[in-house]
Amino acid sequence: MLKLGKLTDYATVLLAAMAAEPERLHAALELSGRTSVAAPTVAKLLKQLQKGGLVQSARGAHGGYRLARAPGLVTVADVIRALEGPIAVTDCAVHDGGCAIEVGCAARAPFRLINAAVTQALEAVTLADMAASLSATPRRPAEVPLTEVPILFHPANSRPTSQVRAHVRRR
Amino acid sequence: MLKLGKLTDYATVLLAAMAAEPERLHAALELSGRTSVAAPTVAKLLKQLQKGGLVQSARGAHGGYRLARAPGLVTVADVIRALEGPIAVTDCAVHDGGCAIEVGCAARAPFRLINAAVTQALEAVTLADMAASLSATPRRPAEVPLTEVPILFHPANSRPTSQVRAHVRRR
DNA sequence: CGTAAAGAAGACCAAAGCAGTCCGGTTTTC
DNA sequence: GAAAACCGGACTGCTTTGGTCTTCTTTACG
Repeated sequence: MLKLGKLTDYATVLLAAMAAEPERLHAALELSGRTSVAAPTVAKLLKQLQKGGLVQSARGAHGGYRLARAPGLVTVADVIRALEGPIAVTDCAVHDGGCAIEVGCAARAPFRLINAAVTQALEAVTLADMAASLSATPRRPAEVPLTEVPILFHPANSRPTSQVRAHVRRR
Repeated sequence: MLKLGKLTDYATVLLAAMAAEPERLHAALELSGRTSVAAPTVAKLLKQLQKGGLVQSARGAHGGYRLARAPGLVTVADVIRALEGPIAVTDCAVHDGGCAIEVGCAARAPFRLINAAVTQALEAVTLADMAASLSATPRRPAEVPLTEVPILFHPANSRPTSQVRAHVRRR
């Protein structure tokens, strides 16, 4: 499984929809209509995303939400962190202590490695990529042309978002 | 969080412990003692791992469990699959249909990409790596020397376990 | 200045998944 | 035949998650 929550999934869809028109204000209800996500859920999610600093809100009539940063600077990892907290494949991969085994645990170091790699993968995809894949020529899913994305893995550097980027090649 | 269950974590620890002596039979109770995982839980996990084909069992007195494959051929991804089913960051990343959005969903293709990358990372670490890191010179966690592991990302090839391997460099 | 359109905040609930335990049965060794 | 193991479940309590509802505040516009 290793699943992330549905809400996180929805949030990504919402943000991707917003990324198509980054400047405009998007009302929660309008986004609900465009994405088929239930209205109360959209409202809840956008509030959480605002708390997480990913979107800005404008209150009152003709209010709505807008991306706080350019689509290319918002990664999937950011979305997950805003909704589910820090990315941690296992508890011991992030915060020390609390584990009975801890010292001499064979799995600890490898899990940290894995956690870094997973984080890396999540930081490599931005809303801009999603917005682009939306307007691309529709194709059968199986041949969606995202291929051969070399990911440089560098656990020491935990925030390589801007330098190390996935190159999404489409033919 | 993107967390995997505690049981999966425990299972990895158990298997790593077994990987230290791959030939020997390990009784559930004995493994419990060595890993500080509660005995009934160990029993439950080993049963599931057997069903998943990761360990072989020998019944009767002096019975126990043994790795079904060489430690270098068992990856963390295998463990997760045995206990939690297929690796799927989101539902739509794996099985088609059932999603209201589906067609024209901006998040779908990128999530597949991410899912492949995550799988890749999980396939890159084997029990042998863990057993090695266990017997390595103990160091402060912060400077655990797992660094610079280039991961070749190739979604088309979903089972690159044996070719593409993480190079765990230690100084 | 009043009304309508929006977001803010949080309480609330139902359902599902997860962790953990326990039991009775079977197989093998000594 | 008794003890040491694994086998196959059932079962339960708990936490998390998804989703809805209500009430309040803010702003635009006629």
